[in-house]
Amino acid sequence: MEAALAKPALPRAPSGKREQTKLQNRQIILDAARGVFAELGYGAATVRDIIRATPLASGTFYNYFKSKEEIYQAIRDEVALAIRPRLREERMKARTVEEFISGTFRTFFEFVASDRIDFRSIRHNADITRVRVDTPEVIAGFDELREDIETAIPRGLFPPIDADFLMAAIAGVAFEVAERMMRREAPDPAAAAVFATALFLGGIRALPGAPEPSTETRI
Amino acid sequence: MEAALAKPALPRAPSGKREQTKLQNRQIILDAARGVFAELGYGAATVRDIIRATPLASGTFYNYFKSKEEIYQAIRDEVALAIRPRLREERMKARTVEEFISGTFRTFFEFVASDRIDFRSIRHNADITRVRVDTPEVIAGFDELREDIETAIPRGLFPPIDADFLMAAIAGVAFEVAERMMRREAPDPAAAAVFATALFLGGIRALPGAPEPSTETRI
DNA sequence: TTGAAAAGTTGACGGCTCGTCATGGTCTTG
DNA sequence: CAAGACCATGACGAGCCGTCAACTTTTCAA
Repeated sequence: MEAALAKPALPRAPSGKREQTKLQNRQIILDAARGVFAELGYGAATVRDIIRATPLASGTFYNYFKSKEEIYQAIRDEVALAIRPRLREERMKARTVEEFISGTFRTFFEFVASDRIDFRSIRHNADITRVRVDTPEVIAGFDELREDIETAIPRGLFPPIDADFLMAAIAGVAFEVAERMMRREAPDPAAAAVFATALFLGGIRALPGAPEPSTETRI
Repeated sequence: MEAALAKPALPRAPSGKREQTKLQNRQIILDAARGVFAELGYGAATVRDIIRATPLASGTFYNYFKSKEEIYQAIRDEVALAIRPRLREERMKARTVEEFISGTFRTFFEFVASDRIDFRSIRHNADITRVRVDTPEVIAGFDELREDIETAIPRGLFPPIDADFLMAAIAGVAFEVAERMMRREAPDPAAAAVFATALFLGGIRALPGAPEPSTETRI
C-alpha cells in the first residue's frame, strides 16, 4: 500500500493535453453562454447563439451540454454552490433567532449585490415578462434551509412551527426583496437585510421607518 | 340625434356571424393552449402543438396571437384580472393592519386553492426546473399592492415604511407559500393565511405552533 | 336580390434551429 | 512508431417559425 501511494499512481494524472483542452472548451462555452444569456435573456437565447459566440463547431457543444436548459443549470448551479455553504455556516453558528435570520439575509443580499452580473443574466428577459428558473441545485438550497430550521427548533431557536412554510416565506422574501433591491440605483444589501430581519423578528410594526420623511414637504 | 339613438344604431351590433366566429376561434385557441401548457409545461410547448390541438390552420393562430408568449400572457392575465379586484376591495375596506394583511392573504390563498388547474398549468414544468413568469398584468397587481400600502400609511395603518420592500415581501411570501400549500395532499388556504398573517403581524415569535406539538414528548 | 368589396382562413414556403453522426485529425499508450 | 482512443467538425434530415398569395365567406349598398 505504501509503495502504491508513494509512486506516481498512474491513473490520476491531472494534466495531459487532451484533458486540458476539454476543460478549456467547457470554459469557453460557459463564458459564451453567460454573455448570451445576459444579452438576450434566457427565453430568447438559442443554443446556436451560444455556439456562434464560440470558435467551436455545433457538434462540440453537445459533447459538453445536452441542451440550453442544461448549460443554464450549470451556470445557476455555480452560483448556488458558491452561496449555499456560506448560508449554511451562518445558520449553524447562530445562537439566537436574530442571528439565524439576520445572518441568512445579510449573506444572501450581500452575495446578490456583489454578483449583479450573474443575477441580471438570470433574471433579465428580453420582453416585459420576468422568468425565474429554480434548478435542482437551488431547490437543494431550499431544502437545506428547511433542514436547518427543523434542526433549530429543538435547539430552542424557533417555536415548534411549520418549517416548510417558514422556509418558503424566507425564500420568497429573499428573492423578491433582492429583486427590488437590485433595481435601485445604489443597491444597499445592509438596508435590505435590516428590513427583512425586522419583518421576521417582529412583524410589520417592527420595521424601520422609510428613508425620506415625506411629511416635511407638505405642511 | 334622438332618431339615431332610437333606431337600430347600426355600428354597434354585438353579434353578427363574423364577430361570432372570431370570438369562438379565439376561445378554441385559448382552450387548446391551456391544455397544451398543462400537459407539456410552458417551456416545452410550441405554437405548433397548440395549433395541432385545434381544427384551425397555422396562419389563423397568428391572426389572434403573435407568439407563444402572448397567448400565455393572455391566459395568465385572465387569472390576474379575476383576482386583482377582489384583493383591492379587501384592502380598501381594511380598517386595521390586521384586516389589510389577513384579507390579502386569505383572498389570495383561497383563490389559488379554488383554481388549482390554472395554477398547475402555470407552475408546472416538464423537467425538474421550475419556471415562473410574471406577465404585465401580474406586475400591475404588484403595483396595486404597493399603491395600497402607500395609501394606507397616511391612514395610519402602517408606520412610514419602505412600501416597495413591503410589497415585495408580501408578494414573495404569497407566491412561495401558495406553492408549498398546493403541494400538500389537502391544501388548506385558511391555515396558510393564518401563518402568513401572523408572520407579518408579529414576526416569527407570533407564528402558531406546528400541528404536532413536539415539546410534549421531551419533558 | 345581387354583386363587389371587406374580412378572414388556409396551407405551402423560405429561413432558421435542433440534435445526430460519419469523417477525419490529434493525442496517448504500449 | 504504430494502433487505437478520443474528440472536433460540419453537413444533414426533421421540425418549428412567421408570412403571404390565393381562396372562401360575410357584409352591405344599390
